Order: sequence, then C-alpha cells, then structure tokens
Amino acid sequence: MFPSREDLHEAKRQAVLRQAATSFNARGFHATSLADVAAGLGVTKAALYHYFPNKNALLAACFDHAMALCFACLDKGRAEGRNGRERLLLTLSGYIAQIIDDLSCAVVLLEEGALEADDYAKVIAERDRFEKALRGLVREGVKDGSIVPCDPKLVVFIMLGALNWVPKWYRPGGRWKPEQIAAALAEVFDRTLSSTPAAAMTTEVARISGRRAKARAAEPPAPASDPPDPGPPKRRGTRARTNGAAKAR
Amino acid sequence: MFPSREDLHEAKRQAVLRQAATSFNARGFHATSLADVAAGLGVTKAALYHYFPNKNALLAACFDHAMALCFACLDKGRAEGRNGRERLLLTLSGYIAQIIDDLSCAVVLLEEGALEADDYAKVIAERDRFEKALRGLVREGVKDGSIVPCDPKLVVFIMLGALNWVPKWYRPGGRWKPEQIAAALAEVFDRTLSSTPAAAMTTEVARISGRRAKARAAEPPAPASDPPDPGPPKRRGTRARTNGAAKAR
DNA sequence: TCCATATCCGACCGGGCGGTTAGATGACCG
DNA sequence: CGGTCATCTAACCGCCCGGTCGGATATGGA
Repeated sequence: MFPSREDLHEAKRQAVLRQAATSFNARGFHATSLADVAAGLGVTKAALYHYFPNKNALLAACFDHAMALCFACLDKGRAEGRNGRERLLLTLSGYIAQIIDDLSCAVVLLEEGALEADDYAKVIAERDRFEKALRGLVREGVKDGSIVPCDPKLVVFIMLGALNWVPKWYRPGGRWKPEQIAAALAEVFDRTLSSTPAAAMTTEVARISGRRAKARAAEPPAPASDPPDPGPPKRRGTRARTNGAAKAR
Repeated sequence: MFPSREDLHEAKRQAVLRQAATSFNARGFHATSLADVAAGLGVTKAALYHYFPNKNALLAACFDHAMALCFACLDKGRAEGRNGRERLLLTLSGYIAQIIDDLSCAVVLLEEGALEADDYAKVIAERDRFEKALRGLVREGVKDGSIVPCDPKLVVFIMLGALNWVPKWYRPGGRWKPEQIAAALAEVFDRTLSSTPAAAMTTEVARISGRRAKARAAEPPAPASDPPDPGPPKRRGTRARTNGAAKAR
C-alpha cells in the first residue's frame, strides 16, 4: 500500500490547510470559526487539533505556504526571463496564477495582524525579502534598458496592490479565465514599465487567446539585438515611442 | 451659543465614526471590539449606543461616508480635467488623498462581507456605480485619444487595487508625504494609460516637489491643440512614442 | 489475537464580546 | 425650583468561539 501512515497524515494536514485558506480568504480570519473549517471537511472542530495546535498556527501555515509559492515564482521568473522586465513580469504572472488558481493561501495577506508576534515577524521578514527581490528585478530592468527609469519601491507596491486585489473581483465561473487575467495584467504592467510601451492594449480581456505568452516572452525574439531590450523598434511596430529624457534624475 | 444640542450630538457622532473607522482600518472589523472604539474616545461601550444602534450600523456608516467621498472626488475630477485621462487621474488622486489623509474610512472596503444583507447590497450598488463611472472616464479617454485602447474594466480594477493597497505600506511619519504619493501614483498610471507615455518617471518619490500638479493637468497646456490630448508631441519632448496599431481590436 | 496508537466525536469549560438595563449626573426650560 | 430629557456608567446577560477532555472506533504491528 503506497500511502503510509505518515503520508495519510500529511495529506489530511494539507487538506485542512487548503480548506482553512479558502475559508479565511472568503470570510476573513476572525470571521471564520474552526467549526466552519471543520464543517468544510466533514469533520468536527476537535479533529483539526490533530493537525494544528491552534487557530493561529493554521494561519501561520497559510502564510508560510503562500510565501514559499512566491519565491518559487521568483525563481521561475528569474530563470526564464531574458531581461529585467521579462523576469519581473514572469514572476508576477506566476504570482497571480497562484492567487487565482491555487485556492490561494496568499490572499490571507490581508490579515497579517492576526498573527502572533513571532510568527508575524517571520512572515514580514519573508515578505520584505520578496519585495526587495522584486525591486531588484526592476532596477535590473532599468539598467538593461527594458524598463523606464522609475522608483522601484513605488512600482512594486503598485503592482502587488493590483495583484492582491484580484481576488476581490475575480469570479471563478466568470467570463475571464485565469490565464486571460494573468496575460492581461502582464500586458498592462508591461505598458507601464516597458521602455518601448505598446501603442495599444487588448480591449477585451475575455478575447485573449488561451495560451498566450506572458511578459512578452514569446514575442518575436526581437529581430535585432538580444537579451537587453531591443530598444526603440526600427519603425512603426506595435510599440509606442517615448519622448525625451526629462523627469528622470 | 453656537453649538446647539443637535450640533453637539452630530459632532460626537462624527467623532465616533472617525474613531471606529480608524480602529477598523488598523485591526479589522471583527478584531475590533466596541470597547476598543469606546476606549479610543475615553468613554465606555454603552455610550456608543447613543449614536449608533449597533456595531454593524457603525460599519455601514463608514462605508456610506467613504462612498460619498468617492463621488465627491469623481465630481471634482470630472470638472477639472480637460480630457478623459486627466479627469480619471484627477479623480484617483483625490481618492488616494482621501485614503491617506482623511483617517480613511475608505479602506474598510476590505470587510464588506461583514455587512448585513441589505447594507451590503446598498454599498455594493454604490461601489458598482463608482466603478462604472471610472470605466466611463477610461472609455472617454480612449475616445478622445488621451488614453490608449484598453479594457476599461481591467484597468479600473488594477488602479483601484493599487490604490486600496496603499494603506498597507503607507507610514504616516515616513519619508513619503501624502502629496508625493498621490503625485507619484498619478504619474505611474499616466505612464500606463497615456497615448503619449512618458519616457521616464520619477526615480525617487521622496524627491517629488511638494506642490505638484496631478494628472499632468499643469503641464504646459500643450502648445498646439486643446482639450483632446495633444497627440504625439512635435519632437523629442518628455514623451515616448508608441509604435503602431496592432493588438487593439 | 491483543495491545498500542491514531483518529475522531460529543460534551464541556472559560472568556470575550455584542447588546441591554437601571440608575446617576447634569443641562435646559418653564 | 422641579420636571424632563440627554448623556453616560456600571453591571449584567446570553451567545459564540477557541480550546480541552474522556471515550469510542479503527488501524496496524507483534
């Protein structure tokens, strides 16, 4: 028999965690009782205590899981992107997929305050590390010319805000499929950051083709130059041209 | 004597509301007890019941107030902007100032679920109206050429997400002043939406000059054309040029 | 087969919170 | 001065929720 005793235990633990994350996301941490979580699994409250010592530990585990996923996205983005902008947008695409698809433990991000002091410190530290890494990608993009000069801290805040807000309006059965949303957001962020901003964006998210490369990664590998951004395209492509230096300093 | 009996009552009511909003924002609705709110005002729990029938009514009042401010911003933006993009960005600048400065009742937006059914329906209806209006501004901007073709619904979601996230990272005593943040966000959104995106943005929010026109409203009134966006500037200004049609459909 | 252990349940406890009530205080008005 | 009403408090109630406990059932190893 494959599933050993410990395997089963771990599997159930995961199930509890997922259910808890779902409930917390739906109604908020404080508004969710352990009885709610248990009911969602068809067991009673007391059963949960076989897998977690208390409610706060459950929340902490949600955060840990979410942060782990964040860093996984970061690694993937770093590996697959060809310049700073691509790496950043690939990372964020992954992040959003995680938020939408994965029953998203992540969005619990809203209730950090509910954590106990030491758990809180740990999560915040991790989150800071993640944000610092994103800012690093932005700086990288500015340096290699794929991203316009900007304040990395600010743009990262903006993007994370937009992403973390998604669960507020995303409707699982709705007309916008997760991949479409991820692609659309990447497109908008690309417009914001790219040193060669698009002249137009998709006018209907619902019409974005299913499989669509994110972060412009699949665009023709830029006829001319390579990894560092192609710079102003030869002429009248799908890119807008920015004018002048100014503001930057 | 100026303050009549009713005036005093109303003033205290407002004080209760502000305190409640502050507490709700800080710790969340469910995590805030009425005793907390009362303590913040130096009174006891029972006193609050002279001004609000129950805790939920308090929350509902917060939402009402917040939504009223939203529509005030909208009116102001509509009146002062010279094209769709300006009107939109002015509105959002006001919105953010409200969130940051005004002890922000608004951010309670996160706990809508805590409202009772009928209050909930009312707030959601108002919020939808507001979002619809913003989308209208986007469409307007696309039509008058100040905003690139895009999906209005999506970009509004993105912007509201970014804005509603601000309270998560804004620190009252910090290096970024509220006006700087408002200006910086407007600049980034401008980069995202403008049909003539800037070639660079501010690289340090903390260095943005105090009084700074928002939404590009104060830029030289565009030597040539008028209200509708100046279109691609004559040559090498501070604006990037976008290339081609493509994507739009 | 029998013991040890894991799993889960029903019942319970203690505390905290929303909400109520009775009464004390004081301001206004005739 | 006396009555009325607003204001606010202290004390209390009932409920719900996090957490615990003893016991029932099942599972697996020797």
